Amino acid sequence: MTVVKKYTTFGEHLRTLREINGLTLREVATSLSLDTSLLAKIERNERQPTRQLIKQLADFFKVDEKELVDEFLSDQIVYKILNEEMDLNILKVAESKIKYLKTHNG
Amino acid sequence: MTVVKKYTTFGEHLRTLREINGLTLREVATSLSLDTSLLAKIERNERQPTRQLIKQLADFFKVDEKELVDEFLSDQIVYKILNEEMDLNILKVAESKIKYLKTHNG
DNA sequence: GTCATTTGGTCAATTTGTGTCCAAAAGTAG
DNA sequence: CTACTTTTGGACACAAATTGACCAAATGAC
Repeated sequence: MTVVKKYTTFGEHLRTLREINGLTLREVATSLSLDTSLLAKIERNERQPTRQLIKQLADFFKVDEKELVDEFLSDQIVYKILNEEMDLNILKVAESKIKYLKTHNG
Repeated sequence: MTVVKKYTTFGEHLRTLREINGLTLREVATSLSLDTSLLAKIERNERQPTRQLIKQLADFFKVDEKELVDEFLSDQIVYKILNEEMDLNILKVAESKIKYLKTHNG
């Protein structure tokens, strides 16, 4: 377990990484050949990074790729639940279904 | 708690409801003024029902709307997790984030 | 065989999301 | 205040995904 502030979004984490390294949006964006404005939006969770970009970001900031991917993925679930105003218990139901599917199919 | 086969998808549940009532796709589809083929796809989880349609279906089969909606929503989560090949533990992380967000913001 | 039911492919139309561009806002220092 | 940099945010064209309708093929019942 690395020591990372918990309960943060992918974008916030990205911003923290950038600030820790004392870099500007433009600097990071240029290094990865992407639009400064796009990177800003990703940090604000207004655009979704591609898997490829997450990998590049992990390499750039020298952090574990899987950790970053997992943070991104858990955000996806969070947004889905908040957007559709689901009960939290739906997660339990989903979990049961998945366990069931995993043991009974592939 | 009503007695419903657990670990079923929304579509399978819908099919079961229809069969219990001894109805054909065409009969149900016509009653709700929708394409037979579309209803078939919904039963096979190849098309997503709208919230409005879920309500109509609940009314038609005289089942609890929320129960049907919840089943639909949990499927959504399940598909997302299976499609993106997420670890199951991502659900735990997501749950923590949501609880945190709910107590610290809205 | 006939007839009804179910499945599955195609397609146009809509909806949703992406990345780029540019300008406005906010921040920093002289 | 000015000059400069960084960050934000709107607008847009483009791409990708989803939808519902239509129709034909497959399956099932008899």
